[in-house]
Amino acid sequence: MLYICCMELQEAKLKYIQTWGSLATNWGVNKTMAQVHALLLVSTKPLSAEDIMETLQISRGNVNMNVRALIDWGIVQKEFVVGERKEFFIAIKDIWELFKQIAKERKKREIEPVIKVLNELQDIKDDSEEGKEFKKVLVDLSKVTTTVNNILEKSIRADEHWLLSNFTKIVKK
Amino acid sequence: MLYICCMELQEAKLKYIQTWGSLATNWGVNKTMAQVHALLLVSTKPLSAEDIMETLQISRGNVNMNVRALIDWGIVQKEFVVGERKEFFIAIKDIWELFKQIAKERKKREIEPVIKVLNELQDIKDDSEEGKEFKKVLVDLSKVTTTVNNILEKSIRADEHWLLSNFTKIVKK
DNA sequence: TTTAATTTTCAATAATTATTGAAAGTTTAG
DNA sequence: CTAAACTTTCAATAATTATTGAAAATTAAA
Repeated sequence: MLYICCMELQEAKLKYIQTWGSLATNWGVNKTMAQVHALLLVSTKPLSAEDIMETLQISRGNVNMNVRALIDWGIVQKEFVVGERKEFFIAIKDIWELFKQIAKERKKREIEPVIKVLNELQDIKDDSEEGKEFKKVLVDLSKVTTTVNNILEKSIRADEHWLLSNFTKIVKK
Repeated sequence: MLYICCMELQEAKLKYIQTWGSLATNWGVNKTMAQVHALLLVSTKPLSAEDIMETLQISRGNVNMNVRALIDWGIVQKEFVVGERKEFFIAIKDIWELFKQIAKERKKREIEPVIKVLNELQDIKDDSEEGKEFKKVLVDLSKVTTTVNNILEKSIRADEHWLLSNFTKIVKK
């Protein structure tokens, strides 16, 4: 359960959780998963499955599934609280770390497999005009996809300073 | 209908259409919409609604809905073929242009509204410890989100050369 | 051990999202 | 005009995805 000291703050947190949930659906992420994550992110203390159930009004099974998916993504961890038997959870609070972790996982799960297929398809033997055009599309797609992949790769290895200064510099020029 | 000259090429095109469709579902895009787009992208000539229906085995209404969504995104255009009454469609073939167009739309539709909410929420008046921590999370989220937004903004204005050389240079260093 | 607390699983169900297809609406050729 | 060709709409339906909740499995205190 969220410990709240002032109505405005409570409302702000709930609004944030909602906003994050709807952003998620646009990007192929389960809404509840995003909300659980947002809740853990704004919580000042570790939360148990019951806390999450209560605050988001969802079932135990749903909490369990989504928390484990978040752990699997490497952006939530189990935490043990002294004198308590049940498990508690916390989210990575360092947003840059969070960004990197998400970039890393999506790169691995979604971008790399596509690059692999695009490369495989380039191997077809077809010298017709149509074949050449198709290959050109594939090569172009590979270029952009690989570049995006490289940017993510670099981001994952970089520190926050690099993102905020180096990228910003480029962006402004 | 796809005009095919060789089995391997046909298969390659179909495999590409499938791959693109499944990538799409991971990123919150309707699978059929991605497939229609992929089909237009690899086609050497403009396709009619019927061509698309036939190749992807989907209904007229579905084709109409998805083609119009693609036009709305600015990545597909109507094309008139001499001597033909019906409409034909073509996809932007310049992949860099395509990337920019998609970045532009997602930025406008999804990222900017989130930045707006994050900024609004920062205005809450709460000097408690919890309030401060929440604001810190918001500020950090805003920073990363804004930076991503700026990168997209710059990408949208940049030319292909900038993406492939400038970004690559940074990525390698 | 035993038993109570807690977590996990998963078939059933609900909610959401996508698709169909036929009717209504438009456009253009004659 | 009129009719045929074509496009759009949208209620009904299908397909997909998310959620529940109770039973099974696991864990740890007594």
